Amino acid sequence: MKIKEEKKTKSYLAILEASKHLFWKYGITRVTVEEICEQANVSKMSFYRNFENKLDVAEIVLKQLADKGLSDYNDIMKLDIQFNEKIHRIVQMKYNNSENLSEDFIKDIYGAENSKLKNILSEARVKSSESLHKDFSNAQQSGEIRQDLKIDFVIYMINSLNEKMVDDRLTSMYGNTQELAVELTNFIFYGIMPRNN
Amino acid sequence: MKIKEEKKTKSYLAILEASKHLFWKYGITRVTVEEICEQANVSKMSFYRNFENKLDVAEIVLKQLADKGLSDYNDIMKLDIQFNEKIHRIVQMKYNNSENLSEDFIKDIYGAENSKLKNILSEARVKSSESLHKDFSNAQQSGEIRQDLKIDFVIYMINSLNEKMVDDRLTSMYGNTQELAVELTNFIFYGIMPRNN
DNA sequence: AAATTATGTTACTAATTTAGTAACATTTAT
DNA sequence: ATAAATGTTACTAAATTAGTAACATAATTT
Repeated sequence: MKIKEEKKTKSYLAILEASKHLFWKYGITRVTVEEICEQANVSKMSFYRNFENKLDVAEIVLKQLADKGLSDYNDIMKLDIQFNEKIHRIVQMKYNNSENLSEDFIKDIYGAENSKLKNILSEARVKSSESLHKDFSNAQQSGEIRQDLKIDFVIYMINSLNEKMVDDRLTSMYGNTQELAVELTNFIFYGIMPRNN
Repeated sequence: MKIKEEKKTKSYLAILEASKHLFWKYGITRVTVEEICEQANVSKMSFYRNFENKLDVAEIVLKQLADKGLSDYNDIMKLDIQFNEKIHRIVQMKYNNSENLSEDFIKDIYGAENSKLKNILSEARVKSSESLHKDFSNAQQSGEIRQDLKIDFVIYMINSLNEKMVDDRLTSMYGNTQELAVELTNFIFYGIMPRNN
């Protein structure tokens, strides 16, 4: 055997892929280990040889999704396009792309007593905040957003967007999550634009 | 107490409404009775006073959805518009309207050992077939579809559409159910149109 | 080809969840 | 005030799911 090489076996990857889809669609609690195995075409033993339990998988899946989300975000911000166009693309990416976090998934994470999942999510939020801070500072300097705006406030508002997405007081006001997402984004977006636009 | 009046109490209706939404989203097996009660803001006892069990509710919900589907269909066919326009509206109604049957719901019905659910669905199919037969005969007489077409064959094809929707051999070929729906419809639709169109 | 590694099968027990009910309390409508 | 509808609590039974051991087979590596 080699040194301590990454042992990403076929089963390992198949389980992650199947879990991602199932978690995305149904959240964590609704999905059973046997169901994941079935979907991944893998025996239950293979599951427990690769992972401790369902939460273990959920952590890894969540981590990967969070990383991908951040990476997608950075890719968009790197583009040489208008700031508002970037924002729109980011929103589109966040809520139309099934590679990201679904409502049920997020609800399960916030509802879980397990704190690891929450930590992964908040870490992702912190990293996301850093990028946001940088990008919004630049946008402010080039006059793309209001000069008298406190960046930290904007970041707080944007970061709380996800939490608002599962706030029943808000969701009950809209037919579906996407409507609410658009509404929230429009609020932040047009609320922070310079008046002369 | 009056004679044998319909006793559609608040709880009764709330449970049906909550069940419809949950079944639509997750299918039958994934949803628990307690979850339905929670969503309906009703105690578990109220559930069991109004219904025998989850399957009992599923039957009623399915019946209502099937009836509504047929009624919607008839409403469209009654309109004074072109035949192909009708077909398009029907497809749009079937797959864009969340009041109808979801993929997971149908899968659970077909997968269940309980035959009542299957019967409700096939009864709905029979009724639907009758309407279809009438409507397609008329369309054929007025030259809107090919003259040499055997109506029963068309009906068989259209009725098998729902089953095709859950055929893994087909679904795996498309990104989502709706894409497949469009493809199938286009096939039936343009396959039966007169050449001179 | 032999050895090693990954995976599958079966069959089982423990743990957890869910279903369903009884008895009594409270609310709502008539 | 009375009856009907609903809620609360607390419980047992039933069903599902989690997790493991022991052995079998398939696939890779050396």
